[in-house]
Order: sequence, then structure tokens, then C-alpha cells
Amino acid sequence: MATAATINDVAKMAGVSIKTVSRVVNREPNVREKTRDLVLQAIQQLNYKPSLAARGLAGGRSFLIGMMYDNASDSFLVDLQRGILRACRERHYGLALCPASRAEDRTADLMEWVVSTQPDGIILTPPLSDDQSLVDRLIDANVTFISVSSTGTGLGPSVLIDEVDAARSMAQHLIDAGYQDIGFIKGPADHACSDLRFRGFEMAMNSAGLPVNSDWVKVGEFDFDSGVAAAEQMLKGPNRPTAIFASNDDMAAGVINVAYRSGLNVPKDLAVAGFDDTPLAQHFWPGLSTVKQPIIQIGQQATEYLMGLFEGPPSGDSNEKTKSGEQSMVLPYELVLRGSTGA
Amino acid sequence: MATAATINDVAKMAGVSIKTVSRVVNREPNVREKTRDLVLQAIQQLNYKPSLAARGLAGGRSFLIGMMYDNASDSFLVDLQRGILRACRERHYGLALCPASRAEDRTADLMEWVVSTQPDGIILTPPLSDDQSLVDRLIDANVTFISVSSTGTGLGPSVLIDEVDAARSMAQHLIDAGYQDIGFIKGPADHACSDLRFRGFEMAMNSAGLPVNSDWVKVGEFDFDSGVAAAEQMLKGPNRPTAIFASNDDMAAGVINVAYRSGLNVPKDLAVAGFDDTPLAQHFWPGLSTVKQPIIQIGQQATEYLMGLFEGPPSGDSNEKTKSGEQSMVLPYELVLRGSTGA
DNA sequence: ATGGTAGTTGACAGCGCTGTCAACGAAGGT
DNA sequence: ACCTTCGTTGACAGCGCTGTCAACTACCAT
Repeated sequence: MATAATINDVAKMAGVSIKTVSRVVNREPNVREKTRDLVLQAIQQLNYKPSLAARGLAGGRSFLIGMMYDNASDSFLVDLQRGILRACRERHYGLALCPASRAEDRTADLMEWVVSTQPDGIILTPPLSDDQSLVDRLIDANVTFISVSSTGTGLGPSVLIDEVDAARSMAQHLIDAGYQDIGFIKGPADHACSDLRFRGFEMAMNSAGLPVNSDWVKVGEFDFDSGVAAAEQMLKGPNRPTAIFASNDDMAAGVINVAYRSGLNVPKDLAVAGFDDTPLAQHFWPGLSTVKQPIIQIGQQATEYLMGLFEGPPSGDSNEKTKSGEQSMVLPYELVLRGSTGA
Repeated sequence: MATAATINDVAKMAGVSIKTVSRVVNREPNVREKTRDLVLQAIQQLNYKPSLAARGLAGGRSFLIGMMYDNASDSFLVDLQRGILRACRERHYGLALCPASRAEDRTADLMEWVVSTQPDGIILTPPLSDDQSLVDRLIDANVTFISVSSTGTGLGPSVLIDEVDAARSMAQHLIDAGYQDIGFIKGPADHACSDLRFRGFEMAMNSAGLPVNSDWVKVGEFDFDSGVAAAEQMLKGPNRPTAIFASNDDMAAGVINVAYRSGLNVPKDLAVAGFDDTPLAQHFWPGLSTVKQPIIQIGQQATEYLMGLFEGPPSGDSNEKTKSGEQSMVLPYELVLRGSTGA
């Protein structure tokens, strides 16, 4: 194995002590600019990369960002990872994955992982970010965390889009396109976004003076099969909606599937809208109108914000109270209109 | 942060030296059974987890498995991660992700990551596993690696399915279903499996006495758009195939998309088969017939095999020559037949 | 000149663990 | 009785880095 240069080599080359190299690497203040340049030059020449292990051991940190997830869609996970990795790379952090287990005591399992991995910060994805018991334990354990794509209602900082407005906006699009009998498929109750998306739908309907028919509001599990089930119920009778807004793409795909099997033309007989812009949405025929969240960006920003939380102000006297503040960053969503709503 | 127990606590509790605890943790030989039990008990009670950082620093290893990938499909990545993590968890290893950059000198970038991360072993996914220059550099650097889902022709050990037979088998299914005019969409040349899958297709056609029409053999990029392009070419004229075997699902989805837009009924006017069993394949209507690779298992087995390579025999006198041997493990594939081929 | 302050640097201990080596007792051969 | 061998255990150094603290250098005010 091509053995990497150590801090000693750099120090010798730059003619300073290893401590000074350490200062430069960690962007500590109070290093003369000339000295810093010397060190940086040596680092460049030797292609020096600090050892995570040694830094972690000595500094009591792990230089690891933990990503906890459960049951999320593949594309969401991969995109989020992309964003996180992008932020990690710059600061020489690593990413540690923690898929939630299927065990009955999920929280205990996750906490064990936290204790054994000791990540410096954790990124929580839905539905974990909406899990009060988990969040409580994390706060107890004094672990810095941030949640993505989730409300953050009293559950620490988060990076997300305005779910209500996004859903409202998509519903408005359906209404503008002339659809009036619109059904809705909600997500599972343990996802905070389920309610928000429904609320946005209601807002658009109300402001257009359209009724929300409770027969046309179903609850799904964010997966294909539950979309099929919900659609079958809504579409079986003669009194059926002319458009269905599913609160994620997988369920919308299920709706389109049912439409095909029932001989309904999309969008002529039935318009379908989704949420998330998964690859699925692009590959269907007709293409699925959906809401695109900037997942990669969300991952990156969340990571950067998270790092800010525990790197904190250099002169920080462990003023930990601010940690679970209600900060949240709202990123812009994008309405992606394709054939399934008549575009 | 709930601070974890250290090796010292365990040693004190068991009434032995920390070295003995270390021996037990590392499954080293020459520890009396009674002593081992004492230590194990203490470990249990204190819920002790060794610190990766300290182990790595002291032992010159990182306890990290690297996963290098480039441009793979989301579901493939996530499933592979699942398998790898499963294997890692047991042995207290971590997983470090290394997405290939878009830079022109990809190999250099990847090697820099290797040097800075120092993973104990690397899992290579296609098309990286077929990249001779990368593999050469890895061997030079004396890094242990294994490739998954790739031929392993002289490029180190690998875990895979019998691609040729899988493709042959799917083609045979089309032939058995009565299709004779069968088109094929190959993958890009830098994926070793592209040739193998085509070879399997040829084998089935030849042994059934059917001609392989070169107008009906196109090369795609393993993505949706190239599937669309290939299908458009094959289907535009009057002399068109009655079935198309795309060598992955994304391209098959493109074919189905074109069929819809051309008013062709799948499978009546055109049968379509894919390869990979991505979620896409299940969600299309009709469902896409495809070949399912046991990705999770592949990931797990590859990881376990990889660990065996560098943990090696306890009495190993650095006999590194065996490292780049031609070992490969072949796992069973599964033919998943759905509506797109008339099931 | 003298003292005070802030900016800059290095010596040194030690993070939690593993590798090396030496110490010890038990078992076996002479 | 002796020496040898082997299995078992612990003392100790040190992995590459950071935190602490002390030293040293300006530089200003007195």
C-alpha cells in the first residue's frame, strides 16, 4: 500500500513543529500568513492527508457524519448520499451509514449504533426525523443532529422544502388544467409530510371553491402497492375522480398502473400527479407530473449546517443550549409537469 | 454524549490486562477458555465496543471497507450497500463510499481517495471493475480488492452471476413463447457484461436455428434514453422485430415507452425483456420480464470474502502472491417473468 | 527603560488500542 | 533432578494526531 505522508514529514519539510501543521490543517486562528503558506505548500507537495483515525483518537471526535435512514426510496437515499458526500469531501469527513433495523426496539438499536460509531453529527431522514422517542434519546445523549425533508416541529433543526406550498401548487396546476373532481392519496401517518401535503391540497381546493370528497381521499404507505389499492377503490365505481394527486411517485405509479388495466387513458380519462420526481416518474409513459425536491442540495446544506453546529465558534465555551434550536432552512422546490396531467 | 466503555474498564472488571481483552476481541488464539469467558462477560455487561479509530491507529488498519462505484443505478447501489453493511456489522467494520468523479483523470482521483482513506479492502462495481488501468494501480498499491457483478477476467477475484447463461435463458424464454424475430440492445463496451449478455443471446438464437439480424442489434448506454433511441431505430420501418431483449431494465423501459407512443401493444405486438429487476420493472404495466441478480447477497458474500483475503491465516507470513488470484464465486440468478413477454 | 498585552510557536502528554517481547508455569523428554 | 518447549499472560512502546500550557516575540503604553 502506497503509504501516505504523515504530519511529521510535512512539519520537517516546512521547517515548523507538527503542532503548527495541525493548526493550519484545522484552520485555527493565530498562524502567521507566511507560515501558513509554507505549510500549505508542503502539504501540497507531499499530498498529505491527515489520518482520520489519529485525528479522531486524539481529538475525541470521529470525523464521521452519520446518516440514519429507514425504508426510504433508493433514489432519495442515493441522492442524499451524494449531497452529504460532497460536503464531507471538502472538510475531510467520512460518511457512516445506519440503516434502521427491523427489530422491534428500533430506537435502542439505533442508539447502540450511535454509541459504537460515535459520529460527530447525525443526519436524520424521514420517518426517523419525525420519531419523537428517537429524537429524545439523541438529545439526551447530547448528539448533534439535523433532519432533512421533515417538518422539524420542535425536533431540532432541519433542511426542507415548503411541503404545503409545493402540494398546493401542484393541486393548483390540476385545477388550472380544468380538473375539478380530484382525489388524493395521503402518505402514512408516521411521516410528518403526509399531513403537510394534504393540507396544501386542501388549501388549493378550498381557495378554488372545490369540495374535497372524502371518498376520494385514501391513505397509502408511500409504496407502489398501496397506490394500486387506493386507486382501485377510487376508480371502481361509476362516480370516480378525473384526477388523482398521489403524495409520492411510487403511489402515483400504482395509480397509472390501475388506469392502464382499467382501460383508462392518462391523462384524458384520468390525470395523475405525484411527488418526489423519482426516476420512475421520468420513465413512465406518459411522463408523471411531480414535485422535485433538490435532494442533493438538501443533503449538502444539511451536512454543512450540521458541521457548523459542532465545530461551533472557535472560542466556544460549550454553550450547548443553542443546539436543539428551531432553525430550519427552506429550499425551493420545482414543479415538473409532464404528460400525466395533460401537458 | 453517552461515553462508551474503554478497554481499560473491561480489563479491570475481568481482572486481566488490557492486552488479554484485546486478544479476546480479535479472536486471537492462545487465550484460556475460562479467561475468554470472563472477558466476554465483562464486555457484555459494559456493552463495550472497541474504538475503530484507536484500533486503526495502533494496528495500522482502518477497519473500513471501501465501495467504489460510478454511474450505477440507484437500486443496485442501495442493495449492494445493504449486503455490504450486513457483513460489516458482524465484524465491526465501517463502510466508506467512493463515488467516481467526473474528472478526466478518474483513476488518479480514485487512487487519491484510496491513499487518504486507507480502506482495508475495496469492493469494485462495474464498470470500474472492468477498468484495467484502475485495477493495475490498485495492485501496484498493494490494496486488496474484489469486484462484483463483473467477469473477473484476470482482474482479481469477483462475485457474480453467470451472465451468459442468464441472458441465454431469457432469450430461450422468448423463443419458447413463440417469438422468432428478436432484437437485442447491448450495453456500453466498457462494461464487460455487455458482451457476455449478448453472447448468451446469440447462443440461444443459434441453438434454436434462428438468425441474429444485425439491424436489430443496437448498442445502448444502459440508460432510459438510449433504450428509447435504439427502439425507435428498430421499430420505425415495416420490417421490425416482434420482441426486443434489452440488456438492462432502464433500456427496456425505454423500449416499452416507444412501444406505447407508437401504439404497439406490449406484449401482443412487441414482447420486451430486460435485465436487473429494478423497481421500475415491477411497476410498469405490463410488468417487465427480467433477470434478477441477488445483489444483496452478492454484496454480503463479496465483503466476507474480501475480509478473508486481508485477515488471512493468523500465521500468515505476508504471502501476498495469492492475492490477485482468479477466484470467483458464482451465485444463482433468477428469471422473473411478467407480462411484457406474454406471461 | 519597564511592564503589559496580544499574536505566534513548540514541547509534551496522552487519546485507546495493538505489536513486540519477555515472564511465568505446566508438560514432556532426558 | 535438569533442560526444553509450549501455552498463556502482562509490561511497555508507540501509532498520528490534538489539547494544554508555557515560551518567545513583537508592539504599545507608561
